[in-house]
Amino acid sequence: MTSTFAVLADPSRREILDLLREEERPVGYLVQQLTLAQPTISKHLKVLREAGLVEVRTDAQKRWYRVSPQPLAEIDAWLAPYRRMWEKSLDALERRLDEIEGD
Amino acid sequence: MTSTFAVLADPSRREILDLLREEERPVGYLVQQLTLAQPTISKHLKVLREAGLVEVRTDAQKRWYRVSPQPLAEIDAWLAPYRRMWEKSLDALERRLDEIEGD
DNA sequence: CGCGTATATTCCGATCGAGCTATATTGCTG
DNA sequence: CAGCAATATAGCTCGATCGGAATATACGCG
Repeated sequence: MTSTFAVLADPSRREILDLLREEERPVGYLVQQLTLAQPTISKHLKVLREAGLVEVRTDAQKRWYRVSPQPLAEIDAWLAPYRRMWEKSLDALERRLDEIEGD
Repeated sequence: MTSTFAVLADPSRREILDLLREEERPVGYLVQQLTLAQPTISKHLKVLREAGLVEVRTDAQKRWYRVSPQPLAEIDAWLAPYRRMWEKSLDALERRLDEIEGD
């Protein structure tokens, strides 16, 4: 799990994940969207693969990548015990809004 | 937000946050619990401070640190659009369990 | 004010990681 | 099989960062 945070620490990798969020995409699509050289993107994809954050499907020369969300779920679980710290204030905010609406 | 992930990428810093989760603590307490040298811990605390993940209260020579959760809430928000990806399968698991219970 | 305690800052050495260019691999097509 | 397309790997450089040792700062007390 240590490594999941490290992998997500890089903005290019988060951008790749965002580009894969809706549907699977071939590498060439990512090369188009990002301003990084193709080998750089392939390296990021390798890191994401080894972290279990993406999976690949081979189709002739193309490799279709898609998000594999389990490590994200682990991050979510790590956050869980902290969540009440900000939900408390969110709840307060909601109550305030409810009050205003109730007027 | 980019930096929040980078800050959390370090296991020592996550451990510090975990130690502060329940209640505020002075630096000496962290030095006791962790196996890092005091200056190293002070340096991590500086990084956490500058990322807005902790706040300090001065009390004579002691500095009491506590978690400041807002950056964690931003991480949580970044995760949000991915959340359905694993909640879907969790839901499926729950339905399976409900079926079994229903027998 | 001098000393002890508590914490921060500075200055290393070593390692890691992101990006690039050049090259290798794999698969299709004529 | 030659050649092109799509992607991966290798080798390199530069800058960032972790950790520690030494030192500085801040505060209270006698």
